[in-house]
Amino acid sequence: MFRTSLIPVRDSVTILRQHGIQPSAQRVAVADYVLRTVEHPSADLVWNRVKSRVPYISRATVYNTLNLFVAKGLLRALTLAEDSVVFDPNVERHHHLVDEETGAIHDVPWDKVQVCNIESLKGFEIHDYQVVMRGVRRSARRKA
Amino acid sequence: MFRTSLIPVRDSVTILRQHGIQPSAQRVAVADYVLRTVEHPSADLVWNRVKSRVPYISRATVYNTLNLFVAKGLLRALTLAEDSVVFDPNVERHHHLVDEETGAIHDVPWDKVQVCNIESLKGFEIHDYQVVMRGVRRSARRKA
DNA sequence: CCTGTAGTTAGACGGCGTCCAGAACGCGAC
DNA sequence: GTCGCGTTCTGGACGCCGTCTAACTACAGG
Repeated sequence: MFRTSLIPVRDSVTILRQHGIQPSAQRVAVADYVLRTVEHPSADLVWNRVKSRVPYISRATVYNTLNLFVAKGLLRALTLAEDSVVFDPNVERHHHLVDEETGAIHDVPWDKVQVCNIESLKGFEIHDYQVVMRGVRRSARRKA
Repeated sequence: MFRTSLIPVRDSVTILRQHGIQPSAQRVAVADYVLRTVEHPSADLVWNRVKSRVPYISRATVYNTLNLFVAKGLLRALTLAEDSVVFDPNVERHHHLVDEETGAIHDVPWDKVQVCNIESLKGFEIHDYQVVMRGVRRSARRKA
């Protein structure tokens, strides 16, 4: 499910160190999952995924760790769906597409879409922006 | 009590009727506020604003009413800020700018920003999209 | 070893939104 | 008018999400 331990523990440790994070067992376990997923998981989903490998990890630790990763620039926290914050290991600029049927979030590469005139906004200094799209898979039409 | 009764009750009643909503006193009270605000209020803020004029209105009614208005197309529900859903009486296409200092949300007219190539997305049918910007007021720089 | 600091833990807590069962209301029929 | 019924409203309970707290643990440095 998420990798039976063949590959990446060492990598996660290195990544954490590079970002000035002490690599405890719990943090490595969270990193091993969340830095490699494309699920855009909520915090509780991260907890469940990680628990399947490290059953003794506590919910508070997962929340702490995720917030730490966000603060250190390893993750981005997104507030797109109606229910909860989700995490995205892709920290490059990109857009998002929300599947209205499943709620799944997909990354859209930055250069797939162009935005013009954005600098021209009256009294504001824009630090960040993205296009948020909502739609459904083509030919995956099912009952509403 | 609410409204020294000079202006818009009639308007809200008419709008509700036009959208197939029975105009009860509570619904009119909510409409009088929420259809005219630019605050992008959360549900609880709506409750507080309306309570100041109709003290006996209950929280559940405000939530029900807001959801009804969204279902009937009078409002849009936005999930932009990290804390809660907010409501926007502007149901035309437009973009949003979030003030990172205050959390305030501003509407940005649709034609202020252009988005290109959006139709070209692989297997998806895009129903809706918008640009979400984050920034601060120019020359309103204060301590981070 | 000993000690201190950083990390982890379980549970309590608070806020947001929904659900429920009952009460109140509004409106048409008589 | 008043009766009856469907709609709306109410307040409280509930559940989920995220944070906080206080105690416990692990680990590095001396």
